[in-house]
Amino acid sequence: MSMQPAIQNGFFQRSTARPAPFAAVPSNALGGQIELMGAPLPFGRNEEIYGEGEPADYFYKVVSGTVRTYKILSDGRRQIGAFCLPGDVFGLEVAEEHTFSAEAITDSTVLVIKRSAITALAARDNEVARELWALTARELHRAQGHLMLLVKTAQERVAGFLLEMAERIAADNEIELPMSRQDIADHLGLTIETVSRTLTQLTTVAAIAVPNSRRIVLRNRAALSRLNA
Amino acid sequence: MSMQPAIQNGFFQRSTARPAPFAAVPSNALGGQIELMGAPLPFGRNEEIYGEGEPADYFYKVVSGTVRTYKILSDGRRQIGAFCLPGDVFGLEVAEEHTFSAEAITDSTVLVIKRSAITALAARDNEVARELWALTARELHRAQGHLMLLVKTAQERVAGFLLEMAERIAADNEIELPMSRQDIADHLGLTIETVSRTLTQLTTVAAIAVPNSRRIVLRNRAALSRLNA
DNA sequence: CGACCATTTGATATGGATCAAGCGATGTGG
DNA sequence: CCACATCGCTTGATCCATATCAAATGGTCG
Repeated sequence: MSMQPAIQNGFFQRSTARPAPFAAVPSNALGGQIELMGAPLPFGRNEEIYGEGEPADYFYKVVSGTVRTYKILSDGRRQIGAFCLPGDVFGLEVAEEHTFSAEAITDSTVLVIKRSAITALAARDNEVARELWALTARELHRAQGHLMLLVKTAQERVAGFLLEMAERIAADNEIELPMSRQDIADHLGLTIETVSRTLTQLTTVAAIAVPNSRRIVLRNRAALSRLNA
Repeated sequence: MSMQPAIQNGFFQRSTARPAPFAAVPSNALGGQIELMGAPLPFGRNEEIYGEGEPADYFYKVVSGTVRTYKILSDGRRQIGAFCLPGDVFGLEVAEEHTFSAEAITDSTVLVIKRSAITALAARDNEVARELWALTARELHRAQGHLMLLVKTAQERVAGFLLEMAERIAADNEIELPMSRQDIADHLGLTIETVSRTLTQLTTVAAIAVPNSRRIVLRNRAALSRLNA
């Protein structure tokens, strides 16, 4: 997760005659130069950023706050695909349409970047192209991990979720959750009652503490990891 | 799914001075020129192609047969991530290691392509780079669809699975399944008993017919789609 | 024919969903 | 400043879909 210094290609510079090896260069393209192309936009709590099926004309990067991507099934159930934290890129599609909807969970600032600008740049700069690929691959990897969670028991899902969030936002074993129980439930394919009961169980066995509902203290990561199967 | 004619860039030709728009060109790079780079290898039924955690030095493309990618959880449960049919590319990683294992389900022929060759080519040819991106994005899209399946009921999962397989291999509403009930169960996060019972139910309501265990006839796609939520 | 393996079917158990209160924060108006 | 409404969360009671355990059936191959 350590940040590499931004690659100092000029903004519109073409790739050089002898290109760097495609896969070997740690890159920060969308984290470096390219964000100059985007405009930071504020979104209020629960505000929609884009809807499923809308044209994917923009890519997005969270500057501050938290975003959820989700789908609504025909019977009204909601499945949250991802929680996007500062630094995360979302809405990255090859297809013409967004496959999920996106909403701000908390008041958020999101960098909005014109897709055509990126893809045009990628056509010229193989470093940018590699970065697009890497970002998509990272998202694939995350989706695969999520998929593995969804075949587990409630305890395993919640433990896995907490460990993941801890990696992403923990300050010293303490997690400040930006999302509600309902969001967690819809992410893990559980009900809020089950999420709540599971947190209580984990508290009972001293794996965690819950000083208040949005704050979780990891007291025994080994125990959580064990549950994580 | 219709095949575009292979792009006729010379094998080692660099991208031209004025590159085509990155995202707009339908491409067949890994389906066209590049497969000349790979060697077709035969794998027997249940033979391992690669293991989770092994170095991802090769990409793979199914020529004939069927491949499963999977992970084994610590308690022995197996989760099948994907069934790969002829034409499908698998093992496409940005990271250095495979995140799943892969095995031939039936006797199969698989094109094995050196990763370094592709990524080196992609560094020079933005068309190849775009194709790598597109393939990964397609895989992401598939994983997201699978993820949505896993939060549904058994009937919905099985119906969704049958519809997906029908799209991929159906000849005239009849599916010849290359995989066992156990494979299906491990793909859908169910037990073989539940898969079997669900198929029986679907037969009872005349949505499908099962002339023999490996052959499924779709008798009422509308009913299946309705179940698919 | 008989052994083996995959699949189906049957009986029972159980984890998580559902239905239904209660509880504790937070905020609002009197 | 307090009463009360609201909202998010927890806890409790019951139900149900799917897992588990067990047996029967069927198809395949020596």
